[in-house]
Amino acid sequence: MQKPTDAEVNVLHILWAKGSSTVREVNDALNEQTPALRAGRRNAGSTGEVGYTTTLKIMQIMYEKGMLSREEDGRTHRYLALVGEQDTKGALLQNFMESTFRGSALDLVIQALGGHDANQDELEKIKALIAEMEEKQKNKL
Amino acid sequence: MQKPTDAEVNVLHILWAKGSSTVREVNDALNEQTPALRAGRRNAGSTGEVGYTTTLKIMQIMYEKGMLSREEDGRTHRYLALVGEQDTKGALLQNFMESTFRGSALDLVIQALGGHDANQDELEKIKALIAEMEEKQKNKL
DNA sequence: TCGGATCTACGAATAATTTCGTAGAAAAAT
DNA sequence: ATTTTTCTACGAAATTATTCGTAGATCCGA
Repeated sequence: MQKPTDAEVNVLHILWAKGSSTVREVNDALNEQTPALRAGRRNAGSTGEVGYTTTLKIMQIMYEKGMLSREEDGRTHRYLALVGEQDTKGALLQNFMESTFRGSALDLVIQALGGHDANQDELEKIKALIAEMEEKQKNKL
Repeated sequence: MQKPTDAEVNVLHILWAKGSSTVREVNDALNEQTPALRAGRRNAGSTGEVGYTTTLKIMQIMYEKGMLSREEDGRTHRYLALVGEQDTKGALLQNFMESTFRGSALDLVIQALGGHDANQDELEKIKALIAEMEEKQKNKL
């Protein structure tokens, strides 16, 4: 799996959430997001908005890479993510875990839970997940 | 906190593990690592090793940024990480979680545990962590 | 002492990614 | 019918990160 860049991940999130979309729709969605999510961009001095042709270009590149499909819809194109949400996030996580936590999922989880004051609801869900995994382990033996 | 780049994180890992080190020591350590950890580098056509002056340059930049301190030791310099391991990993994680999981620690943990076939030992440790967090919650009420 | 090895410093080459300007076609609005 | 808006396509500028070459100083061994 070809690892998407930051700008590409932003586009993918939109497409995963909204399904098939035009460049205009994706660009609008990007600009509706909180500025925090748009941060890290390289046009320090500007309106703070992502330009339309910027989004267009990113999506064209993604299309060329085979990350998106597209179909003509009148004069415009509708794009669709060809890479799965789980797969992609998993690959990105793997990559991040490797470089930042030297591959230790445990360290990462500890950091993720520890640094952030999880609420009870979250903890319950994680407990359920662990129970499920233990079940799976047992069945495997 | 200023977010370290990939190359910088690699250097930090060495310094966190070995403490105060010279450029030579860091460079050697980088080249002893499995190629996988060195991956993502941009010199496709080369020996596969990180050049000495490359490491030097990175560390000089980190020093200028205030990420490392250094002291003269004869003709060479000994560098020391000024940024903490937990803090830095936490910040990187925060950043990654935001961009890839839209801020959901739960989703991230699920993906981390789910995608990787945790062993019983790991699960136990996580369970202990969760118990600990619940304890903390209770005491807070 | 001479020559090679090793260090720092520095600047520029190389790369990867993102942003933007411009052009031309088609559609919509006036 | 003319103007304005909205598309795509494309290429190049800008930005950031990484790699490398070279120069000058110092050390160390033969």
